[in-house]
Amino acid sequence: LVRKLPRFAALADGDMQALVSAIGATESLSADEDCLMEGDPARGCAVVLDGLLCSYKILPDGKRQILAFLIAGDTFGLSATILGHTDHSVAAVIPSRIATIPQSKLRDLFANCPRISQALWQDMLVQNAISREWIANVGQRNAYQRISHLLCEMRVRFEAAGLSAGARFPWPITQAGIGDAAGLSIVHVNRTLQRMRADGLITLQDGEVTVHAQEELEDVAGFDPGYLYLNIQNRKTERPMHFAMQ
Amino acid sequence: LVRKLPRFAALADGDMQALVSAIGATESLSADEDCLMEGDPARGCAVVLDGLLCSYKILPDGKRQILAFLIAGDTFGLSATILGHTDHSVAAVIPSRIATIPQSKLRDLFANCPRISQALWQDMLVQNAISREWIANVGQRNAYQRISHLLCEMRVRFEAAGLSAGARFPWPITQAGIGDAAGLSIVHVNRTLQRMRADGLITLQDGEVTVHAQEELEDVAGFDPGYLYLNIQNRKTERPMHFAMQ
DNA sequence: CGCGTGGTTGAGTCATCTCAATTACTGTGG
DNA sequence: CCACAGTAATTGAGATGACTCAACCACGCG
Repeated sequence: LVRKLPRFAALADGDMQALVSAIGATESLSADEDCLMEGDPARGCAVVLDGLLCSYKILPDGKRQILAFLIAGDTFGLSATILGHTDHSVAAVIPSRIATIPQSKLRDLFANCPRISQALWQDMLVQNAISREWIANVGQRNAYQRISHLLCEMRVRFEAAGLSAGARFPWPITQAGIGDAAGLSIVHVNRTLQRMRADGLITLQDGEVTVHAQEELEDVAGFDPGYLYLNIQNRKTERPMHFAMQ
Repeated sequence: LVRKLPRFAALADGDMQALVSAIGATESLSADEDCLMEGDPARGCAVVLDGLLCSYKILPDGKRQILAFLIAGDTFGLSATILGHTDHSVAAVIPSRIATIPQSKLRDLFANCPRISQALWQDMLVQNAISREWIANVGQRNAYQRISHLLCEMRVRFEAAGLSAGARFPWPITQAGIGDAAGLSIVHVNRTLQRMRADGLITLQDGEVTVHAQEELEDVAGFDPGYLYLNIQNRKTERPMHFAMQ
């Protein structure tokens, strides 16, 4: 289980040991449980072991914007640790497990394990690239395209995480959740999904997505997976950049 | 001029020397000139000396989404350097000057100048926090609130950069630019700005914004400057975190 | 003088939202 | 075993925010 954490770097044995010893506790979260709240002081970071989390913001008028979905292998909390406090919350969408790394151990990791720190940084950078794509998604695309794009992204990410089976992947999210992620009302999400189903693009039931026409879906979404930087593992193995945050 | 680059860290003399020697060239950009294009390979990073730049994405259908505005002291290109290629473009909004740091020098900086590398990282982290806020902005707020929020953010950032004069600050952006940043059409931006003017909130002329009712503006925008992490300079000076990306 | 850019206006259309009600399902207590 | 409550999905209908198209105006510049 712990082996999937660092998707990016090829770790040496010593690194693995350090990583294992750095993990403070594995926490089990129930659905809808918050594990990090906006305004919290820095408290180390965490890695998702399994399940599905999301980061989000609540606006003063009560509206909620989901900022990202976190699946197995994703990390969070690093930014908050460095900047001093968190500007967003993180919650479990379904029962999930995370491995926490307390701040003190994090320092040790950064000091002694360049490959691990590198993996943490890169994971964060990729998440930032995803954030940028989301700005474009909610800013420029219509409902149909937004949801399509979201589905494309999740499909590719689940596939990269080895969690998809053919054209199907698990995405136990409610329509309200899709709305909060895409900046749409529940009703409109519902009607748009129906249209996508009628168009033979996808079906979504029991928390599982089935993509019937991947190419067409990516086409209407204007999806280009470049921003997910899936090729990093490879490049990384070939040429272990020394420069990194050390 | 070069002194304003690292807004975060208090630099030692040695650091300053290293920084100066690391700077490859200062480039002058004319309005609308691109200095980084989506898909470009890694090429080091740069610091804005003066002027105004923006990062953006062009969608397949030709629409443009502005992802961020970059003012004096902001950096860009670090993420691309580490991830291998860029997922967005950067262009000058008005004639501007930037100082570039080639990739090789960047490595030296990371290896030898922890405070400088720390400043670079933090600048990037704050920009990512801004990205998250923008997702919420375009996702959940209406036109009036979006533009208000954008104005609040730019006001605070210009003020923090020492570039504002009282209630006025320079923001030489076209209404089309505001539209591309807020995910709105030009016409709607125009009408919304007129309404804001009529409501006595702001005026915008000759590339200068005047805020007539700051409190009310921040109120309608639901603006909370926490995500800009303006307090970092101070905290930094008090307690120079050792753990950092070293 | 004429052109190009940026700002402004009018009018009609469409996407999306809100309100409100219905259905299906699941877990719980009696 | 059934009634009930709560959540999620669905549907209808009306309202409106935002868009598009198409002008027109003002200004600066060659």
